[in-house]
Parts: sequence; C-alpha cells; structure tokens
Amino acid sequence: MQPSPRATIRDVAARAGVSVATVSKVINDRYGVSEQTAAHVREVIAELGYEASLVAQSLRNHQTNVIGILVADLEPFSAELLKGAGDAIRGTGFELVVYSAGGRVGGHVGWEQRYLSRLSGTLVDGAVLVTPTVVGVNYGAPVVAVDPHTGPAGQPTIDSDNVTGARMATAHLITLGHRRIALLGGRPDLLSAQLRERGFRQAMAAGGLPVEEELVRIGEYDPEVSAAQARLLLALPDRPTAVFAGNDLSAIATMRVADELGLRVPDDLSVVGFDDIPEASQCSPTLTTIRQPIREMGSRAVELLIGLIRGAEEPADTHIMLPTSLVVRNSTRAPAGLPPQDRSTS
Amino acid sequence: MQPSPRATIRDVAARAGVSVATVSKVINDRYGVSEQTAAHVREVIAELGYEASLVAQSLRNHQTNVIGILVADLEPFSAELLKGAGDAIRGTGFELVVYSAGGRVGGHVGWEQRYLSRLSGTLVDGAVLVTPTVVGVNYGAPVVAVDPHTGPAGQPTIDSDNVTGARMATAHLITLGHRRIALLGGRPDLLSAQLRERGFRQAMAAGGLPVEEELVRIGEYDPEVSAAQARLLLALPDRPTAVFAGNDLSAIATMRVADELGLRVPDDLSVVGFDDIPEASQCSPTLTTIRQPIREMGSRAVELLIGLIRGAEEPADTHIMLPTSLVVRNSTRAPAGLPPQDRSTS
DNA sequence: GCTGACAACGAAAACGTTATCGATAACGAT
DNA sequence: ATCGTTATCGATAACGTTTTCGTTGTCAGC
Repeated sequence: MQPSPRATIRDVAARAGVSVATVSKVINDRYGVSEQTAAHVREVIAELGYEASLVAQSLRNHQTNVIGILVADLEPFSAELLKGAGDAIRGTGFELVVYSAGGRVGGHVGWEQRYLSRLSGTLVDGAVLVTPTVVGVNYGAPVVAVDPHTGPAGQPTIDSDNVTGARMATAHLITLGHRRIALLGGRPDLLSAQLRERGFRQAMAAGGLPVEEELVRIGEYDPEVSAAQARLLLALPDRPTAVFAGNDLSAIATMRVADELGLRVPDDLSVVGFDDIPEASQCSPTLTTIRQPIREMGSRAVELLIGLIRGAEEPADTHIMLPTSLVVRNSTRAPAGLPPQDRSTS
Repeated sequence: MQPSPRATIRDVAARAGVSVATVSKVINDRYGVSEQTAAHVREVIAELGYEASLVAQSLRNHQTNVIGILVADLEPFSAELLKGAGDAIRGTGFELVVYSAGGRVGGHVGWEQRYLSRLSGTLVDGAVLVTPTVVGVNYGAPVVAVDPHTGPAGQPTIDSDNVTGARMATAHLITLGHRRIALLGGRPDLLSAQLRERGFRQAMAAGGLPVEEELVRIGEYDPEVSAAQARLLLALPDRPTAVFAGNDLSAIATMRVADELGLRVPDDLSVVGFDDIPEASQCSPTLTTIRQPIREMGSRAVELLIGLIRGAEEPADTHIMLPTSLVVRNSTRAPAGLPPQDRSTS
C-alpha cells in the first residue's frame, strides 16, 4: 500500500465541490468566501491531509520563505550562532537552511559567492553570511554579514564589541598584577582579530606596559596552530605569566600545552579566552573569557534579514554591535609571588 | 542601479534566437541540438549570467535535489555528524538543508513528524533523521534514521556498535585493575544508552565483577545532570575508582566535578567516555574514550539516502552498524596502589 | 419591477521550467 | 521525381499554485 501520491489543490476543490480559486482563498485567508464554504473546505483539507506545495507557492509568489545561513565550517562558534538563528526563526513562517562549506575554505576569498549565486532568488529569499571574506557585493537578494573579515561597508553587519572586550580581558590581567602578557592573536585577515589586537594594545598602553613583540603570536583561531605557538611562548627563557588568546579554542589549547609542560593553570600561568563558547565553562580549569552574545548575534542577524526581506529599508551600512563582557572563572589569578587583588573589572 | 530582475530561460531563448525548448536541451545536455547552436546558446547564457530557477525545475520534475537532515539540537555529536553529511553530499548535485528543533524537544516523542509532513515531497526529496523518537512511519519520502531511540524496524538505520564499545571501555578499566567501576548511563529511552549499559554489564560479568547498583546512575547524556550524579558518586563512603560515562559530555563533566572535589584524574579517578567528539582530545586531561566514527555515520547516512531517492530498492530493514574502537588517552590509569599494566586492549 | 450595490464564486492567465511530438530541411537511395 | 531517413528545432501542455477580473445571485431602495 503505497501512499497516495499527495493531494493537490485540485483534488481538494473537486472533493469539496468548489473551484481551486476558492480553496486557495481559504488557505490564505483571503476575502471573498463565505464562512460556510470555508468551513467545509477546511474539513476536506483535513480529511485529505492536504498541504500546499511549497515549491508551487514559491514559483508563483517569487519568494520561497526560506533563508539561508552560510558558514565556512561548523566549529562551536558557528554552531552556537546557528542555535540563535534557529531560535529567532521559529514562528516567523520562514525556514532555515544551513550551508556549510565544510571547512575547505582554506583562505579562499570569495567562497560565499559561488554558493549565493546559485541560491539567491531561487532557493532562498536572503542569507546570513558568517565570517564572509567579501562584503558589499550585490547578490540580488538581501544579505547580512556576521563578523565579517573586512570592515562594514555596503552590507548590514552584526558583530560584537571586540575592542572593548579585548581591552577588558587585558585590563583584568593587568589588574591581577601581570606584566608579561602574551597575545595569541587570530587570523590577521579577520577584522575581529585586528580589533582584538587593537584592544590589547590599548589596555597595555593604558596600564603603562610596553608590548613586547616577542610575546605577540598568531594562533589563527585554530587549536593546532595555537598549540604550536603556545609551546614556543612557554619555552621562552623569560616566559609570560599570562596569555590572552584570541578565542576560546586557542585558550583551551594553550591550557593543554601548559599542562603538558608541567605548568599549572592558573598558578603558574593565567589564560583568558574570547567568545565564551559552551566548552569554556566545561573544561578544567574553567576558562576566564570574554563573553560574546553569540546566540543573540544569530538571532539579531535573522531578525534583521527578515526585516530586509519584508521590504524594510535599512540603510546599507546598518551596523549592530553587541556588547561583550568579562566572565571571570578559574583560569586567571595573580602571578606567583603577588597576593590576589581585584577579581572584578567589568 | 538595481539588478535586472534575473534572466529567465525565455530571455536567453530570445537573445539567442532559438526556442526555449532548445535552451532547455542545452542546459540539460539532451540530444537533439547541433553543436553549433549549443555553443552559441552557452555563450548567451554566460553573457546574461543566467541560472535556471531551481524552484521551477523542482515543480516540473517533482524533485527538489535537496535532502534534509533533522536534528533535535546542535550539540557536538550532531555538529560532527553534519560535517560527515556535508562531506558526502558534495558533488552529488544535492543540497543539504539542516533543520534543528532547537533543543526544545524535551522528551517530546514524535517531534520529527511535524517537520517531515510539511517538508517531504515539497521541499526535500528525503531526509536523515538523527536520534529520532519514532521509526517505521511512512513519510511519503525516503528516510534513514541515525542512532534512533527505538530498535531498527521498518526504516533503514545507521548506528555504531554500542555494545562492543561499552564492553571495550569497561574491559579496559578492569584490565587496569579497577574493581569498583561506576556507570553514568545515558537517557534510558535511547536505544544507544540501553546497549551501552548492556555492554557494561557483559564486561563486568566476563571479568567476574559484581555490578553494584549503587554505582549505576543515569546522566541522561547531559552535562548538568551528569555533574550532579557524579557529585553523588564521588561523595560515596566507598567511592568508585573509575567511571564509565555514557558519552563524552558526561565524562568531561565528571572530570570537572572530580577537579572541584580535589580528586585528580587519572591518579585518583579514571574516566572513560563514549563518542570521541573533538573536545575529548582537547580537554585536560585528554579523555580516554570509545571512538564512534561519527562523521562516517553522517556520510553513510546520506549515501544510503541518495541511493534510496535514486530508486535503489534497499530492504526496509537495512541496518548499517559501524565499528567502535578504544582510544586510550590520559584520563585512565591503574588505581592507586597498583602498578599500571596493560594499556592496549582494542 | 428596475436599478445599483455588494457578496460569493469561478475561469483563466501567469510563474519558469521540461518532455513530447510534430514540422521542416537536407540528403541519399531508388 | 519520389520516398524514407535522419538531424535539428519549436509549439505546447503540464507541474501546483495565486491573483485578477468577470459572472452570477441576492437584496435594499425607489
């Protein structure tokens, strides 16, 4: 017993003894059909288990009620962002489809364009681009960028306050009494990495501390690369007493390296991360970090996008910047020899 | 300068001086058009930047070339599975759309049905269900289940060898010399949790060890719940020297609790997990665990599904079971007082 | 009993494709 | 010249909707 090949609007019309136009009106709550017949049609619809074909509707209406979200890879940050996007989309009548480039982006600028040209206007009504390498391109469909590589220009953008966050992280370490503070930066081509480095330097300057370039490394936001750099840092003759890592993944990798080398966190080394991904509160020791409201960034992105799709005339350079905050956990402490002082800075 | 409203096949036909039928044939490499005109049409297509409307094609062809993957939530396991699915789908001509229930499933049996009825036959050609609560339902479109709650029945299914995995994990601990071994099980309604408990009991029996029911707890695969249970376990007067956790998330939570209580892993407590999610090799200490080939499970699922969509007549009870393996890292050791022995069991 | 207004409904075009099938032309064989 | 064959191409119906607009019926008001 194979299932009957799916009822169409014509089947419903025939069965209810009305025209397809009437059925359509009932479905869409359009004016011009008596409550009596409407009720009857609804009965038949339920009886047949009819559901309108999204494909046909899309063709007719020139919109698919689907929005796409493009990510380079599904690391914890993207996954968290997806959750936020998923939260925001519920109840809006839109569906969310996720495209992952599967991590094979590899510094390839413009990966998102390949996807979007195929998709836009035919499969999705708009898209959220996560960490796009290119902004300002006209894709023929609304697009909002989250945490883009390049500065906000031409496209609505969402990110968090990277500069202030980095400043808070560094100030926290300085307040604890650290003086030799290393920076394990992100990928230099990413705007967020540049901003975090800027915040770091600002805080160091404000604290009257010189930035020793020897202690500024590039971890590329990647656990492997960061681990290698951490190994170098901690092998230095006059090694840093604290590390500010560009993201939590790097920070966790750093803590692991410290552990391998017999250094205890936070006793021998303080570590601060950035992002506050779920793992930050799970690992041991739990990680002091800068919280980005990742989920909210996801939510706001789809809300903004849906607004654009519905025709809202946002200025092209809308830029939503969400606040960051310091979350103090167990990976930071005053350096050996100093009594612990202030623990709250934010 | 707004973008011209997207070229249609008719525009191409007009510009190239041929009929739409001919253009269609060129696009789909159908027989019946001379190489000359084909070349010319291709030129015009490039010139206009024409891309066929996926929506119109879907309506006409009764297939969307999209497959859906439904997950309850985006925890690390699902995310990893998605990557595998993404790998497998590249180059097949299918697109992958991800639906996440956003974690609000909450033991609600049948959440997947709501989604699928709207989707199948209209937005997707088939679907992969991750950890579905219901199997054997006819959705009118091909479906394959990954790691289902209930036993394999009526639907092609993919999972890993949970029983053997759990047996290996437990045997590893027994070989190290542990005798008081606790089980921090998963959600009792999940088949995988039941099978892992079975494997645990088999290994204990094989080792001649009694299972003390006091040491068998339910962690529900959830970090919070597991942490609470771990606290109880480790506060026991005669506390276990080793814990076999139902998944890595629980194992990591257990290690954190141990840390809080001043117990050192692996010196004072050995911990084994299950899954081998990326975090398992990142945390400190790194986690001894049972590796499930999660990505491969994702790949195999979409391969199987695409086969079904293409008309392959798989028997409805196809059941692919992938092997598990023991990965020994730094969270296990012989109990205090005993010299370390065998470290390799697999 | 007419007219006008209004509510309820349906016929048909359109959205952008693809498949079928008939039309035309070219050409070799009879 | 006629026929059959083959290669190339185009007109058209269909896929399942929505929307426009015309048709019909009803009824109040004169």
